[in-house]
Amino acid sequence: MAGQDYNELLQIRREKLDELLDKGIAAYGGRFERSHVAREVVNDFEHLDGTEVTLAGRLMAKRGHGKASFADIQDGSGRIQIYVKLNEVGQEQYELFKKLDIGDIIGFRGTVFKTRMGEITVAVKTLTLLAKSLKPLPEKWHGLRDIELRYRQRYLDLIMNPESKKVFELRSRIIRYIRRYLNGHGFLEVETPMMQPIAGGATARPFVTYHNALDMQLYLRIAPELYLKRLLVGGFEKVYEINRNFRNEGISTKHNPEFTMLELYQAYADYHDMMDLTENLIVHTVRQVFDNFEFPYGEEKINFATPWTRVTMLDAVREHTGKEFAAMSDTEAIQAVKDLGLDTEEISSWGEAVNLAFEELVEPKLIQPTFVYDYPLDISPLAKKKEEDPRLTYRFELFICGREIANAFSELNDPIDQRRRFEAQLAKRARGDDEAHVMDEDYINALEYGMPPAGGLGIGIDRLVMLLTNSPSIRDVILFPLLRPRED
RNA sequence: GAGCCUGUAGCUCAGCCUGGCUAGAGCACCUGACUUUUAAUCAGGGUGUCGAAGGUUCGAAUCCUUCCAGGCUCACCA
Repeated sequence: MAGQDYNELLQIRREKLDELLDKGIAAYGGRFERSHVAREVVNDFEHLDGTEVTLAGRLMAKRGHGKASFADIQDGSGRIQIYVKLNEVGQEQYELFKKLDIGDIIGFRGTVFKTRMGEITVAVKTLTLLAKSLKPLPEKWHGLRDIELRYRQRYLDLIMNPESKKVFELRSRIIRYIRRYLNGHGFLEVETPMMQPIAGGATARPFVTYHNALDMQLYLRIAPELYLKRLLVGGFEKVYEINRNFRNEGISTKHNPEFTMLELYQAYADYHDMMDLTENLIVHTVRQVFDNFEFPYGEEKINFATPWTRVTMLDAVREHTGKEFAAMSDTEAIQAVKDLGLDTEEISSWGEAVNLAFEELVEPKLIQPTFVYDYPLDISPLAKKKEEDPRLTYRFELFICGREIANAFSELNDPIDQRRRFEAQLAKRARGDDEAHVMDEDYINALEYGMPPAGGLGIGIDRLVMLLTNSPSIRDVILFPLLRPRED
């Protein structure tokens, strides 16, 4: 930027850049063909000892010794030491090397050897500057600690903190194995609209946007659910989507406005099948990615060994509160919740009462993977009603470490019942609940053509990755979490 | 949205309670020495709008107010 004031550190690097350009040395190179990456050289030392290799990477540390120098180079696979000697590379290249800054990206060719200190090293014959770095990197020993800078300048975090990079590599692998599992089980990956005229499929406040040419308001999706089920109507029998949802809610260590969900639907299946699938999918992924079943998470230790506990919500609530809600009326249930010391201001039905007792008094205690099933109808507008008890639905959630990881049900495929449920939601909306569902006539229309009975499942990918990588904040598993822009 | 905490050099941090000489350290950087070091070492050099703006005071990084950004907890949610 013209006219910008540089402090001395930045000024010196600009001057070095000018010097290079004056000498006709390219500061920003092009294609550079590598024969190996750092990790390969280290792992394959037995075979590579004495051979010539070509690598490239970022200069991370320099240890000059007059007419010879050591340096550490970091590439995508790890780090390796290089040894640059005046009478090996010649005056000109040695001068260039001495001028290099930590942070510069270089390519080099040289011979693999081991120093007398036992460090696997490349004795450089030629080196090429590939990208001049104009800003100093964070401190080599402590790295980048400032949590705000780590999120705002993730590139620096990734350069400096290998454990942070590791988390994102694991995230990628977790998602890869989930895809592999589902693809291997006959599921078809599809993409449904992110911009929707009606934001349905969940209870949440949406982001609003606007399409100029169509002159219409659109919403960023809060869930793909209703579109995926339209695909069941269309004849796809096993579909899934792994993609972003957007919810215009508060930000916290467990919430980012955009987050990644897996949703899948399987025709002719029910929620018991979804429990089996959830367990198999997660166990398979854990085994593939980690080859380990025990995971520390904060103070807790999660054990993924199967079979996981399966308990009905009413049993779980009875077990932890001593209250038997099954036989209660609306008013009795609300009173019971009040007796448990909870605030009943927001609730008005039996189902909400049971759910409140569950969320407040049971959920936090479900540390090991636990399926809780048969959710109240009042809070489950898209789930099929339970035949034996119409106050309940065929719905379950999976809890690990007191957090909801998965939500699933036997899908409601009765268009008449679905319309009634939407209307009940509309009534809630009229009472001021702006997160309640809105009517989706086209979805009803689709159901009227006939949707096969089906099981559906949603898994919060970010939260699963948090658990599996022992990350305390969702921002630790999202590369670029939303932050307020900084003015200065 | 509420409560508590944080913001000092490029980075990691002292200093703030209890106001007082020119604001410190380590890394990084600059100059010099050093041809197998590895948080290399040795000698020398401080590079700063103390988050911002007001206020109190003879004097503010330090005390007060407001604002900005972030963190944690709670609320909402997944």
